Amino acid sequence: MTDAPTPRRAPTMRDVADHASVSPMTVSRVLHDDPRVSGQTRERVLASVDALGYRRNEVARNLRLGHTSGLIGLVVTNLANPFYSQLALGVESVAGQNGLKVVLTNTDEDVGRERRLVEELTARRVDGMIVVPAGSDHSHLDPQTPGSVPVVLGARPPTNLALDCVLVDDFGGAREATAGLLAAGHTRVGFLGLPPSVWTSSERFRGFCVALEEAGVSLDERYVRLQQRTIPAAEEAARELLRVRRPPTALFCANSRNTLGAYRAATRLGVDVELAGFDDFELADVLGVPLIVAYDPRELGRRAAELLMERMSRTDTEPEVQPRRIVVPTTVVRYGNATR
Amino acid sequence: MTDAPTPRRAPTMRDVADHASVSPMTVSRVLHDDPRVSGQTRERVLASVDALGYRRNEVARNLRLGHTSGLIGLVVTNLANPFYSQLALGVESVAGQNGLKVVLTNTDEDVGRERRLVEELTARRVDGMIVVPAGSDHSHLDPQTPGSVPVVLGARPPTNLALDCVLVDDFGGAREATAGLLAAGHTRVGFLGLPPSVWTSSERFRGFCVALEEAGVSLDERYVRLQQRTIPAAEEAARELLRVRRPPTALFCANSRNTLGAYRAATRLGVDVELAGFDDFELADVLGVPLIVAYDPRELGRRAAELLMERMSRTDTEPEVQPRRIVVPTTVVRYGNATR
DNA sequence: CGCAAGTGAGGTATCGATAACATGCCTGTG
DNA sequence: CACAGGCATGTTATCGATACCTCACTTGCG
Repeated sequence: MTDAPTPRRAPTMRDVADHASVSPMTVSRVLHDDPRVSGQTRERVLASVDALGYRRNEVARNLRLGHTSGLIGLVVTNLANPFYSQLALGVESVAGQNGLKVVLTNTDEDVGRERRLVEELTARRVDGMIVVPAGSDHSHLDPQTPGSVPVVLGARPPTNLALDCVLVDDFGGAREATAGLLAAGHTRVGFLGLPPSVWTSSERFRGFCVALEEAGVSLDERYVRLQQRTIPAAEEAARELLRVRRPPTALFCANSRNTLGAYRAATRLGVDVELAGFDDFELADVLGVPLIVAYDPRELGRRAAELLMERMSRTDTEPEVQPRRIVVPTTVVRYGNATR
Repeated sequence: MTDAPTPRRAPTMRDVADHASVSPMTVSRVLHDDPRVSGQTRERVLASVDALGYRRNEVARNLRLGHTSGLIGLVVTNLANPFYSQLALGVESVAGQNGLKVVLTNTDEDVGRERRLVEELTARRVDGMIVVPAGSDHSHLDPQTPGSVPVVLGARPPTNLALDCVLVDDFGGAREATAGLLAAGHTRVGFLGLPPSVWTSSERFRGFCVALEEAGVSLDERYVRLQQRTIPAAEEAARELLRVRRPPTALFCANSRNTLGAYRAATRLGVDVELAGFDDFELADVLGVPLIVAYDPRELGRRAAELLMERMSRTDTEPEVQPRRIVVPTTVVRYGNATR
């Protein structure tokens, strides 16, 4: 007497219609609160909907209605990095507020994979995409391509394309923090960073160099290391810097992994070196890293999503809008030493 | 002479067919590498595909082919928590390997929101879902419901439902770490945790209590605080514990926020108290927290996704499989004090 | 009492892609 | 020279939902 053991297939509108002895059209009307349905019929249909556990198939619906999937794609390079998961969080929150869902994908910094993912998301007819591009070839993101969807770039600017993007003030933050070190009297300042082929890294390095220049301090290449992607690598690089003949008395670290590596190296070598670093992280205050360039990656995600929403709502008939570039500001935080 | 200024609408298969002067069917065949198409026609079709920038509409395709969207839903309670972003990472990696994409949603621990999200994802016909349930009412996840999709629960077990789930060994980890503190000679051990209404918290607390019992130490409620969800709250609670008349000489912290709060309180009060905590975190070694219950949230995500893949591939005709419960083990890590 | 306006519900075509079936053409062979 | 058979392509129906049009029946008013 109970239900079938395996009620697998999802009931369709036709099932409901049959069950209520009406046409599918009437079911559709009831579900749309169309006033042209009699109260009695409405009741009967709703009862059937309930009895069968019917749920409208959004896929079919969207196909029929025009091309809107209610999904936006998010393509990031490395989800393991808290920066990107925070960014995803920001995107999700704005998308959610707008009734959209986020399809999350990870490229692992692989340009080929990125290309494929963008392709697939487009084929899936997402309503828009936020992409943190892995490389500097952005040809697959060209908004001129026929079936393309609105795209906003995150954290890195477009190359040769008219795309919106949201950036961090990498240059300004690095410059200000470096200036802070110089103002404290340091003249031998080292730099730990990522390869400058990554745009953000290059900007941070540029900020560092400009700060030196403005202070009349010349850049010493022996104090520069640009290849550390992991904490252990950063620690090793910092060790090397701290063991040259006249070692730097301060280090600017271009991201949190380099900061942590430098902190470990300094702690383990028992060397007194002042640190400044890009990216805030939990416990920065406890460790007593004096200068941290802080910003909110969630804000980056939110702004990117907002920009995308705006692009998406724009109809083709409206005048073309110039691509916009939003720069999220950074704050230099001065943490006292927790141990006093 | 150049392309139209706004080449908006995505070209359809019919457009390609017209452009190549063939029927849509032929285009479909070419796209499927069907050998029954002459080389010449194939060339022509491919040229048209290229010329128009055609991309197959996956939505329409999936609708026609049967009910598989190539998407799986991920519903978590709080993406801001690194635990869940790591979990998401694990899910994404396994999904990606299986050609699936992940729709990421956040409930903010709101049961109503969770209900709605599950509903929407189902309506969207995701192929499966991984859910970290916010509350203990799981009625909306009942696999008996007609149109429901396979569900795997993450981090928390199902209530009254036959659902697969992947858990952390909360009990075992807490017990082992607490036992470690007791073995080191502590008899006054405090507990900092979350409200026991959350399953994981209650399990960790249970592990703590069992360890005490096994060591013949009686539980002192004055040493227990179960309401701290943030680092500041945890710090405050720890301060209180450390200022009672005969304060605990060791603290077991049920998650990383409590551990960090306790660490801060201890540092700032200048009190010497031994810490043990659930959840590993960056710098735990540097801080010298002696005992950390570590596990990999990504592994949790991976296992959950694997379980889901298995469920999804199961056809209705195969015999029913008992719901499975996978427990991801924890490791108690002993960090020496970094400063020696 | 007759006809127009109004009301509730069904029929058909469509979104884009595709499986199953159907058709037309060319070649080979008795 | 006619017809069987294979090969390349076109037609039709379908997935689930819905916009638009049509139709049957009721009601109102002159």
